[in-house]
Amino acid sequence: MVQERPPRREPLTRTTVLHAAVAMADEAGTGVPSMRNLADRLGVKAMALYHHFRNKDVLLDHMIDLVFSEVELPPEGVDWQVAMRRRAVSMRGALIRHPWAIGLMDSRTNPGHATLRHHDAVIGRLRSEGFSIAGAAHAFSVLDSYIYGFTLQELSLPFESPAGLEGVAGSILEELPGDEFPHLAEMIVERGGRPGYAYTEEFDVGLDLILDGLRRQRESWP
Amino acid sequence: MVQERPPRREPLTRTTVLHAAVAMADEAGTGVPSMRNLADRLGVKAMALYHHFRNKDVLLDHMIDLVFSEVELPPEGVDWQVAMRRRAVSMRGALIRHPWAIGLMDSRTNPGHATLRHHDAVIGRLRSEGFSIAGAAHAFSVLDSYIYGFTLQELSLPFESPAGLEGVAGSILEELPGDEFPHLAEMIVERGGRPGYAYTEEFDVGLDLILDGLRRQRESWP
DNA sequence: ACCTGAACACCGTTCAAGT
DNA sequence: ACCTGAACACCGTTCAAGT
Repeated sequence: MVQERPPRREPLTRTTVLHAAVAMADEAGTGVPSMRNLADRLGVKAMALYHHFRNKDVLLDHMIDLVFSEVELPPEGVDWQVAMRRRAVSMRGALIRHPWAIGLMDSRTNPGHATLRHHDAVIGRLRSEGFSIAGAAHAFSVLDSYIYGFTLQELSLPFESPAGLEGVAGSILEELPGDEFPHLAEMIVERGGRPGYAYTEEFDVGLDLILDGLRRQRESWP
Repeated sequence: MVQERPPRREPLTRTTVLHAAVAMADEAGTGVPSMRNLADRLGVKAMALYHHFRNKDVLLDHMIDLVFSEVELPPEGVDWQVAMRRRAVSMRGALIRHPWAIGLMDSRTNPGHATLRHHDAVIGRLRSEGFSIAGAAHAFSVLDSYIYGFTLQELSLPFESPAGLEGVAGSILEELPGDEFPHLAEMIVERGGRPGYAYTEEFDVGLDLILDGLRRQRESWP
């Protein structure tokens, strides 16, 4: 009795695998899928994936690069501070849409093409606006540090960020020896229960402070 | 024939387990040990650990709290900007000494005692220097975002931070289509090969910019 | 009170083999 | 060219049992 062949899928491609991996990670909200679960979703055995990516680490490299490919480059035809703000807001958006990405950042070692183009565009725009090489390096460093750090805290909701105190206001206040941490308690009470977009407000405050500082210092860097 | 008893260790305590976990994580440089490897190191089977920590997640919570316990609180008797700088430098130091910690930040949900005391002290100091509640929240948010983000980039050496370009100057320049990313190439050439303490310099530049911005804005926040 | 053996349901990855 | 079976060396965690 001849066994009928299972319906033959389209053969996998790098791109199919990559997009499925990103989609699964986004859905899970936190953490990247296992090779075995990813394979299941693609109707294939885990080992098939190794035909397209040498190992999981290079898959992760490509996932990160895909996140960077979604970030808006500094737009032309507007003031440089506006351009930098737009880039920063877009970057935060991408990191929030793909909450698994920021945790991977500190273990990636091979920047992809979209990542390089992104960096090149930001540096290029700063240089064309009168920032020296050192100045552009400083500006890039402080902006990206702020964006990554803010998002890192935003994603670890319950606390960690004053803007996020609402989330745990209740539960923390209960356990908190109110008189041991009076300033924390006060801040939770005063700023608790604010609407969710408080994060965006808070992000803008710091971003404006930094952009203003960069404007002041721009000429001072050799 | 009576089997001789194996030499009986001191019984484990929460503290022994916790310190061994941190030590192993520090040595590994990256990533936290598995429960099984941690148990081996303590001369015990993995399941014994669950007698002291309900699961790995609460062990991780305590490890993070231990990192915070090493961070200097804003010192008394100095200008507030100096105090904030000392706290920031100390925080970066702790995160660099325990490079596994920053990657855990975005998945922790239960701040420990040392963490709460740290936050309370920072907020308290800002309040006593004339920052309003909103102002203290803004200051805390922008400072911690910067510290975390800078360290995150510093720990993902090869690139990601302009200050870290040296690390890969060579290898990247080779593969890089030099004319596709001219500004990146220029920055790598000009700033490549700088000594390792360049990170500390870079950290200070951004920190000063932010502290100066906070001084200017202090009165403006309701 | 403190620890363990055995088991369960997972991982990433290799290698030789199948179509 | 593309995929798989079987295997290896791992994970975290449970449960009932041992001393």
